[in-house]
Amino acid sequence: MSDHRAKAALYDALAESAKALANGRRMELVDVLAQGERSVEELADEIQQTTANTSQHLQRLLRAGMVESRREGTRIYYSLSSAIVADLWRVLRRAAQEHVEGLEQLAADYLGDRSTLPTITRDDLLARLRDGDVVVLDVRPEAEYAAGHIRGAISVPINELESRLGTIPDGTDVVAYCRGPYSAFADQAVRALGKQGVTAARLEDGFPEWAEARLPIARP
Amino acid sequence: MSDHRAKAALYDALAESAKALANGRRMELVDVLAQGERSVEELADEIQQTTANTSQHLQRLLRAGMVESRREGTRIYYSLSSAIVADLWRVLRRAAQEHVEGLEQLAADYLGDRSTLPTITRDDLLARLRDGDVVVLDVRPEAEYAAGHIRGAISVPINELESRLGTIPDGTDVVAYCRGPYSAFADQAVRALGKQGVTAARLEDGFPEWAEARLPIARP
DNA sequence: GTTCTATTCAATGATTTACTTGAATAGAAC
DNA sequence: GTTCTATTCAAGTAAATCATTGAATAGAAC
Repeated sequence: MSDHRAKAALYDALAESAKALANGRRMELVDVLAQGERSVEELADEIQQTTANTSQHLQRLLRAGMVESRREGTRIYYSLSSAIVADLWRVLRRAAQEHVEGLEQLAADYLGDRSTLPTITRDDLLARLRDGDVVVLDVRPEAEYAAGHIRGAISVPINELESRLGTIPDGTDVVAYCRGPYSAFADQAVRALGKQGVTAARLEDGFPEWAEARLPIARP
Repeated sequence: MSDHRAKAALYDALAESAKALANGRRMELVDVLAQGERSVEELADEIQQTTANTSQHLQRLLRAGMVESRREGTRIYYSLSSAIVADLWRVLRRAAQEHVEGLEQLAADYLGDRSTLPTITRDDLLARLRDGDVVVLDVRPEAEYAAGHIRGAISVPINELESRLGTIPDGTDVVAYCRGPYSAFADQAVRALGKQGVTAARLEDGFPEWAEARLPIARP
């Protein structure tokens, strides 16, 4: 093989990692899988696509080594194959945030105006957890809480929030978190809590980032 | 805009960063640009493509915000727009290394068998630089050395190595480095030096990684 | 065995991408 | 002004990608 053909082949292979994530639907899949394993049907529902299409995207990720699968009876569960994939997703997100123009507007279209939404950093939340003067709500679906959550957080899936508003004691400060900076659950929760007069803030990113930073978590 | 359409649009935009790098030629471009700015013609020569094609790839990177350009007379120089892009390239490389199957073989096809090639880590080189018992050769093209290099390294572009073999004092240990783990210059240098009986090793990665780790460098 | 369910496979068409070619442009040198 | 050079633009083609559809498969329940 000639030298420049060999070089091209090598860099083509390196580009495969990027190609695997070079699609909006697969980005969504990785975002969800960063919370824990999921079946094809659940994932299809998350990204609002047919199972056939979702299956094909998953197989693309599988071929690139980004995810693994295991069969359990009739279901097949997919999960990220390593922490590097979550890293990659994080760095891509940061690059897009920095460099893709129009991203902020698109984020606002989906998530609403965040400028008025109280936000708290990981470090601040950590300090307040140590002081014990804050209630932390994990507003992701229950299965994701079960797969791992911020230590001390309680599970209040976003669609149960309304019915459980009463259980939040008066006068406590609340912090809500979900999957990550582009996930809408925590935003919804903070807005809903705010309307009820509860002092609430959104953790600026989600559980995967908290875990990656080696802050205190609880896992099964 | 309906909720799931807005979500899809947001994640499509996030995927743009990945798409920008989802091509072997653009990966090569980023690898070269991580060493410093270059004109279109130089870049075209590096990646063995026509200038028209190279220009188009560069404009794809430009649209994604990954690179910047400036005009100087009749030439246009491109450069990475931020350290995040170099980060992204690094993480992508690591993901590919971990997960893309067949990559090792392709690397061997291009770079030759590295298993017999003495290699040294950044930390080891740092220690030896402090002890002062090693000669460090920057075997990249001179312009890249000029744009920044490991402090204490001397510039010996790979195509001048042969003619300058004599200037290396007997009995000294040599470490050669170049652009990064998938760049061939340092390998060539170490092999050539080895044949001449010089004790030589390849730094496991290149100047950008050394600089990113905040190890001692010299810049103009 | 049949039926049911979750997933994959295979074929199709619309869209995007990559490279090529040759023409257009912008600045420098004359 | 003309000529030269580096780059971009525009048009065309082959290939890859993506969503859709309906059929095939693999295991569970009966």
